[in-house]
Amino acid sequence: MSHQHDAPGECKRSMCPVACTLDIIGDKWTLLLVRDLFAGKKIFSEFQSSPENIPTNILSDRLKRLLAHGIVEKNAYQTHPVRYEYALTAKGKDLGAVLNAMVQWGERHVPGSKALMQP
Amino acid sequence: MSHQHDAPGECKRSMCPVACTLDIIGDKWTLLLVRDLFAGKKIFSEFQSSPENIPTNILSDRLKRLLAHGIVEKNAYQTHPVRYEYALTAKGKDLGAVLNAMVQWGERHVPGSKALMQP
DNA sequence: CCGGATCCGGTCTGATACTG
DNA sequence: CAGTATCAGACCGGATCCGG
Repeated sequence: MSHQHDAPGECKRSMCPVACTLDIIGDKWTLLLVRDLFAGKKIFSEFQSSPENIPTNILSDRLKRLLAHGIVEKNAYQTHPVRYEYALTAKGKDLGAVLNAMVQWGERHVPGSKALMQP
Repeated sequence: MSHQHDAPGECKRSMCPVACTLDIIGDKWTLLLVRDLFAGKKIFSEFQSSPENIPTNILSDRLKRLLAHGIVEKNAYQTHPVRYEYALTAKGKDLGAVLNAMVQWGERHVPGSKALMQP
């Protein structure tokens, strides 16, 4: 799908850590996947079944991107046909702090949102 | 520009606080503006002069969106012609935690990013 | 079925030009 | 200076199709 190679380990827009981070996770779906991974989801269909209804092509693309950035890793849990499960790396788990900050902000400032996480 | 009314105070995709928060700040530019506001920038041209080179139409749009969500407020610092300066509300200042988490993640995991903030 | 890949219309982005 | 206008091209998201 996307042809940008987000060379993992490089800042695209500036040296600012905020900009660098946003270049990697600054979109509507990526952190939702990280949230799901923290919640124990592992496989494609589990991500797909989240209430936000991510389209399959976007899901596929975001998983690849997270892989390329070393935020998740995948391993086959079954051969023939091959099936993969995804898990957060240490780098990915460190995003828990960002997620927590968002949870707190959302719970405080967006009416009608309720706690769902325990990273 | 955009015709979506992001009804401020409502979740669009799900009840999850992460999704709610991402619906508001989940794009490449919004949090960069919040960062600039924390750094003391107040007016249009100051935001424009940040190293990421935000296009003027996007800048204009994001400021409106932040205004609509009560994250920033503007007041005229000059009449004739009217000029506005922007400032974070309490709700906006609460995003500092998200920003800090991103700074820490970026500094730790993205080579070549250096601290620039002190919210 | 499950995990995608492909196709396609519509929306949004971003470079630039322009206006008060 | 603080935006608005324009426009091509990138990207999103829905639907559909396909290999195992």
